[in-house]
Amino acid sequence: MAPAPQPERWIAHVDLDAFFASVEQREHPEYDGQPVVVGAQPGNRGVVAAASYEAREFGIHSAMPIAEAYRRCPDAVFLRPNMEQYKEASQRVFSVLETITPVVEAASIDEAYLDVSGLEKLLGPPEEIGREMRDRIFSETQLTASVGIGPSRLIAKLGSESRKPDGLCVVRPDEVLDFLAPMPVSNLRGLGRQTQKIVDGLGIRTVAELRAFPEDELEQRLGARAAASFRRQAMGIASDEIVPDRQRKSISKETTFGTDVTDKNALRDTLRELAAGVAGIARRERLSGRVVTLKIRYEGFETHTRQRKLSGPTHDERQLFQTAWQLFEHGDLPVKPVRLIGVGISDWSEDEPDQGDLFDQGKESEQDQQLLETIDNVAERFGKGKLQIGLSRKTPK
DNA sequence: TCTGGGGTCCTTAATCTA
DNA sequence: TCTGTAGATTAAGGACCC
Repeated sequence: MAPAPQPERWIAHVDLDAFFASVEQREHPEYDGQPVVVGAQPGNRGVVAAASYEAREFGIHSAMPIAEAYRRCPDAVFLRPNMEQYKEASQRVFSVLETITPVVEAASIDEAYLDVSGLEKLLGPPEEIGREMRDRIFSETQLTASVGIGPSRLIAKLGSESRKPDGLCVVRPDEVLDFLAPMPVSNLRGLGRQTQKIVDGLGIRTVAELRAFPEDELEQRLGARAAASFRRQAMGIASDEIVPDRQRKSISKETTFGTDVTDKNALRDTLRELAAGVAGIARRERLSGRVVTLKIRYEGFETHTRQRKLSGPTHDERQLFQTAWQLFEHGDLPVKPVRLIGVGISDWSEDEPDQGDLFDQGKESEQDQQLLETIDNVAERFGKGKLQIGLSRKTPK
């Protein structure tokens, strides 16, 4: 018997145009029509987080070193990111999208996937659904978005990318192969700089060329898994699953110093602040993790991570800090100037946290602070975490 | 040109355990 | 009891994405 016909799937990808820069232009009409670059301040270390379309005309794009952006357009408006404002704008856009369908998956602060299958009866063909989304977003937030609609996440995403900015693209199932064929292979998900070098070497430039390339040789060069993934994508086979309320898997904070740091006290203080930030988010989101990760970057971008699995879950900043500091001290890391330091927590648990709830969640008391210093000093001398846990447990709330 | 910050996922190697 | 081994877990690093 022939399989039952599957109902047509329609996935939409919504991408806000030059999001951070657009929010800044909306909030500051004086920047309208001007090149706006959000990111690090010129003269400091850092990169471009977002560039307005006016700035892009100078060849400025996200991830470009800020020094290079400044060279290309010294007259641009250079702004530090105002994440609170962007989060607020993002929430408003997501609220608008949820009036269209509840099946909305946030892919990032400025991107969402929606399952719009079955909305035709309500809103009309996909073109109408896309137009409705863009109109509602603009009238509610004065921000423009590009929308792609197709039978899978990949096609929807490539659709929105192909019509940026302020555009709409609908790709029907029978158009997928032709739509993909002329695209550069770098458009496929998971194909970045390193893989690009390999496929360049194989003479593969477009999706059509990848499709025609011998399967076994591709597998040999890229590994079975990656080769299979790229081949599937090239054939238009991709996920159409939308997962609303996707849970995050880790929380981390890191910072790059203005100049590389050798002073241990400075590193300790920074790590303590970062741990407090991570723990604060974890507590707010009611998450407790068992794996603590320390990240260190030295000059020359040499990066190392060290992890430790705790005996029980925590969201306590002291345990987080102490574990990370022990990893720094006893993790067999190079001793040289540090460019970046970071800390993270992951591997959530349903269990009660090991000790965090025994402490007040606000500021530490004078006594607590002294006790902690003692714990730190002892831990530093003896290098193990056992004592710290014993003492922490006895600390009254 | 000289590379932020916050994530996810994959690969590989070492170690643990049944 | 010893040994070999397969599979799970842990840890580190890298690629990639926005």
